Amino acid sequence: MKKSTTVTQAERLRQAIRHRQDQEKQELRQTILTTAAELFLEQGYDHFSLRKVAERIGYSPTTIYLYFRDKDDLLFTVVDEGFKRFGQQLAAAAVSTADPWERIIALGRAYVAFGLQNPEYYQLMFMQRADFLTHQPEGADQPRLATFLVLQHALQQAIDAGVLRPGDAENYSDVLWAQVHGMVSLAISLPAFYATRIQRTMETAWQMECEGLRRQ
Amino acid sequence: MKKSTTVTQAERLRQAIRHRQDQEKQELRQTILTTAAELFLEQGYDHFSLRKVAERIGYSPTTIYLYFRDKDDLLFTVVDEGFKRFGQQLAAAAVSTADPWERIIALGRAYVAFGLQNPEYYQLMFMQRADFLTHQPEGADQPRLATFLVLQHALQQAIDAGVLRPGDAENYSDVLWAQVHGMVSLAISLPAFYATRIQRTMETAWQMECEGLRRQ
DNA sequence: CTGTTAAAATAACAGTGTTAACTAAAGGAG
DNA sequence: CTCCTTTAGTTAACACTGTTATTTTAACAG
Repeated sequence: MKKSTTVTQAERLRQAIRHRQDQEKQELRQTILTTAAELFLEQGYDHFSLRKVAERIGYSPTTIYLYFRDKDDLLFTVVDEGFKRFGQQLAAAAVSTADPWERIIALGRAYVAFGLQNPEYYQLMFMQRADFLTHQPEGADQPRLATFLVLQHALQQAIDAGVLRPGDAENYSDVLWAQVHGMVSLAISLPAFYATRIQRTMETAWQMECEGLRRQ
Repeated sequence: MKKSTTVTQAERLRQAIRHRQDQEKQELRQTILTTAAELFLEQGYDHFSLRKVAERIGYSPTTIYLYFRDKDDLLFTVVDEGFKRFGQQLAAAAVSTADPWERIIALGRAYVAFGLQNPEYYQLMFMQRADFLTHQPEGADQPRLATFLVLQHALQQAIDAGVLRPGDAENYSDVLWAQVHGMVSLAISLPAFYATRIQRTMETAWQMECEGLRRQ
């Protein structure tokens, strides 16, 4: 009896120790991650380096390799945060209205808004390292690309509701995605595309889509 | 008399020598340039390096600095070739038909075709180093961005001809440019956008533009 | 033949990502 | 408490990168 309780005590201690150690590991990992994100947002993709991250957190450069496979792994984990936020904002837009057509417009606006408000993330996700798009994160079951299926779903709903002309939702989705992605990436790249101009572009694009997609 | 002729002879020789030297300089510059383009197309932006170029042409790395200011300068000069070809193909599409509406469609097709046929160049010009877009080349009088004014001109012509609804050509141009740029860059980035899918996307997009822009 | 000029090469610097080997400290077992 | 094992972290090193200052080399000019 006594022996079995002491054994469980020892086991509990062991477990508690492991728990604390794991927590500490997770904490340092998180510190690396947030510092990396900070540095990336500050200095951009080209001037982002592991050694700078290491210096800022006060560890040797090689320590990072105890928590991330390599630079790409760290960077991808950083950008994963961007994907999450993007997905949340799109999802929020999708439920913001019950009207199928309004939902599509809301999604488009949310897409462009994210791109313009997080240009560094957007650039990394879609322009500099577009391979991240197809790269599936470790734990998750679905590839990052699935984030953008909300648009396709919204289009399917609109088709089913008879709001849009009959057609392939994926096909419609591709067209709209290309439209918003094009607007965002041009706006990010070209200073000429200042706020009011991109705004006008959006309005005209929505109107065109309206004419081209909506059932008359 | 005699003295003056000998003087002119010497001057001629001097000039001839300078001419040959200049030619040799230009030749080596061209060799660097073509080798750089070759290596860039082979290995891509990330694995492109001055030292590899130097090794391939059999000169020391620092020699390149006698012909180009720095890596960016070389790379930009390489990409300039891409801009020229792009401009030519767009110009060719613009004169391929007399019909204003057909011209717009032809420009769109030419744009996408260039992007899909020269993905490395397109990626460098618009995705990895979009700053090149606004960067004006040394000798030229107009910035590289002017390459894409042909689309705006075509739209203005179509508006003037009464083929399109009255509106701002720049605004229309922005929408169409974003559409084709979005299609190309998504197609380049995502293996999922295989040839037939991008083809379908284009057709639907043209149709939408047709409905949205054309005068009914 | 000598002095000048320009091209090219060497050496070096300050960075980069990454790997192998080593140190030090903490946990577990006797 | 001591010995052993594990492991987090560091140091040293490698193979690169772009770039600058210095030095060699060779061709031309007088």
